[in-house]
Amino acid sequence: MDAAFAALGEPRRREILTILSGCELAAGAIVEAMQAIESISQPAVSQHLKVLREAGLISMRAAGTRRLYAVDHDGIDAVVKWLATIGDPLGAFAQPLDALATEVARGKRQLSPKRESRDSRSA
Amino acid sequence: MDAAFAALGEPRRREILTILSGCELAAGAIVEAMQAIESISQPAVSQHLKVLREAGLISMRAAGTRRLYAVDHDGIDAVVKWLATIGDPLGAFAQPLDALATEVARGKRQLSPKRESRDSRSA
DNA sequence: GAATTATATAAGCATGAACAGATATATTGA
DNA sequence: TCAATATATCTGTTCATGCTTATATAATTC
Repeated sequence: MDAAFAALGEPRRREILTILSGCELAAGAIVEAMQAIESISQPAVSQHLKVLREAGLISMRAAGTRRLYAVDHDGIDAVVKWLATIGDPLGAFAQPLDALATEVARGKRQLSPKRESRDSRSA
Repeated sequence: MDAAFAALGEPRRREILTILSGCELAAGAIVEAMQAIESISQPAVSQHLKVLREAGLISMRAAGTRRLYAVDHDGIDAVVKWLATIGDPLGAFAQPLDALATEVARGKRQLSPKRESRDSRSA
């Protein structure tokens, strides 16, 4: 999860995801699509692809000398679900998802109850 | 949007979001909650709060000498929606958040042209 | 097996960002 | 006004990461 969010923090990696959204493309095609927009080298794109893959946000399969990349929906879903818990801590639409529950528990353990002063208090 | 994803890329900022999820807390309470988990200074937390706020992920209001922070749901929703377009480029669900999350949770993948051969030339 | 194409990795550099400590600002109360 | 509390900002340092150039690996074709 850490890796996924870190990967998404980079504008060019999100660019790659937009390019890949809905289609499977070879690394070279991704490089071309990127270079049509901005100046970037082939190695730079290759490195970004590696980061995205290790983060579980895209998948890769070999086809001849090409490497075909596609969005990994499970990875995207995991990120969306984490965000859902932030927006909806009570789990109005939380699923029995172990990894998710773990994350929440990790951050939630003991928020000092504390007398929050005597002014406005809200849930 | 850039700012939001960049902000989420930092583990400690996500930590802050988990702490804030569901409750409004003063900066000092957030510092205490953070320090209960890991070693971090007050200025560091303050800086993270600034980044999160400028990214539209949290909101702030003054109450006496305190600054009360809370999750900004609009900001979170915007990120979720961007991710939804990646997972679903055809826009099958450009609906409200809860409907969206339900869809995602239900698991709605598919989409694989699978046209391999030796030359999947796309742009 | 040599040449060619497609992609990944290595090395080195440069920018950015997160951090701690010190200090400034602001609000409250005596 | 002064002191105390709560929080933000400034400064310098350190560490991570994205980039380019050069090179290596792997599959394909001749």
